[in-house]
Amino acid sequence: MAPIIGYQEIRTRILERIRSKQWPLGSPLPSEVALAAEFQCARATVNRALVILAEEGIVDRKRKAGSRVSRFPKKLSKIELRLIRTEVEQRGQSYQCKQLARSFGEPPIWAVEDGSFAPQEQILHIESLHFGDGKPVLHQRSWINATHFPQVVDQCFDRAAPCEWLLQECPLCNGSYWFEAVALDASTAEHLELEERTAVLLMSLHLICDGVTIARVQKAYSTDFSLTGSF
Amino acid sequence: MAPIIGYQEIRTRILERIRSKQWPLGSPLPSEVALAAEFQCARATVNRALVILAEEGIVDRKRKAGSRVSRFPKKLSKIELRLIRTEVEQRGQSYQCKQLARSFGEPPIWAVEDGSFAPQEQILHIESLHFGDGKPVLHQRSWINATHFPQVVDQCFDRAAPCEWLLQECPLCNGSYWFEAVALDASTAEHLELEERTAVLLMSLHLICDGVTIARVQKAYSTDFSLTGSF
DNA sequence: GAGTGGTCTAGACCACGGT
DNA sequence: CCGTGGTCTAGACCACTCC
Repeated sequence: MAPIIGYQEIRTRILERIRSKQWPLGSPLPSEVALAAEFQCARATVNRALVILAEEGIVDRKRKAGSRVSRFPKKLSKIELRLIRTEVEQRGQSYQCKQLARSFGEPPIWAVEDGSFAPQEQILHIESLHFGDGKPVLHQRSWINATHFPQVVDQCFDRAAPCEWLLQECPLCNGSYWFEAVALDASTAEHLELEERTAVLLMSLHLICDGVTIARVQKAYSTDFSLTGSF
Repeated sequence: MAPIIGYQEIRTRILERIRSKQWPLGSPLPSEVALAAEFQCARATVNRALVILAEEGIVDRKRKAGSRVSRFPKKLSKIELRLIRTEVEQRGQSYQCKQLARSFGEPPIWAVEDGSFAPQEQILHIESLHFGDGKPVLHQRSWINATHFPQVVDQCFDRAAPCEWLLQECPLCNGSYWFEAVALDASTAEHLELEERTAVLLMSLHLICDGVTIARVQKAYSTDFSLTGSF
């Protein structure tokens, strides 16, 4: 038999009923079997639609209890963390980067205290500056686990940023991040060609591969940068 | 026949082969039929695993061309936009909010210029302050479409924030947002009990329902707030 | 215990797009 | 053209959990 409607159409129709308050917030939905009968399709097709609505935070599902319209539909948004090179080139600008400083030794105290690194691990610290059309757009400090990546000490970061190198070495790494607003210190401000105390976004990164911290990164973006998304 | 392994196990095994470079970045994966034969399961099960890997940005799939390990695996992160009340209460603090000012009239110029509102629309502007355990944590300006929501003019925002009210009226609305860093002006700083020019996160919201802008919101968070996520 | 969602199967048809 | 992924089906078994 030819399918009349598919799972996306079913999702849309359910969504319409919720929007129109035919199925108010918190109310139960018919069971998958009942919906399949109504839409004249297999239960698997209804299931696929409902799984998506559940992932979207619009419907709550429990065995035996059934599906309900969520009382407080979640506002979920997907963001993609991109390399600064990608950000710059997507603006149609040319990308360059420059290594400002490099040092090698113990991990910084704060990174030991928060459990990122073990005290005896050898850390390569890179300070770098990143440009779009010659204008500085990002000042970055990276602390890279050289105990885990001995080859990093021979690496030159004048063409590719530390993050690019790390993603080549460890393309499926996990991690966490947080954005804050900070007032620039004198040194960073000078590099970014901004006034001291200018407010900019600071992104902190914690990169993990197989349970071991491979790097900590701090990215101070220039003022024209913002983090956007939709839901 | 009892299933030996499920789609999650298949996803994990494929992931392991990618991590171990058995299937390097950019290399083709076996077809769904071949994988189903190898894993001794139905093609639908393999399909489900591959669909997830594609959503995760780890695998690229095209008809006829087949599946490939992505050359540049994406770093995707899901974030949930939550009400300030939820943020505060999750910290174990008590939530209060206060309306600071209210005015009614034309939309602000910038909101007309960027297409959010039509010039003839009536806008209710609310300035509000939000507290955790009595300490100010968020200063908010909301511009609400009163042409679309005539009932908003009678609404008191001393207990529930404008966003809470909007989400009750329009629980499935869409929208976009962006985070910037700003230096506080004197007035906002005083409300937040911070020094003038302090750097804080500013979140701008554009709320849309059925194609019409129902509100624009600006949220200036206190210094202890950050936006976090993982991938 | 019984009804629900979660998952799997074996088969099928089709649209897309590389060759 | 024809192999691939995208989708649907009818049926099945199971785990969970509410009653």
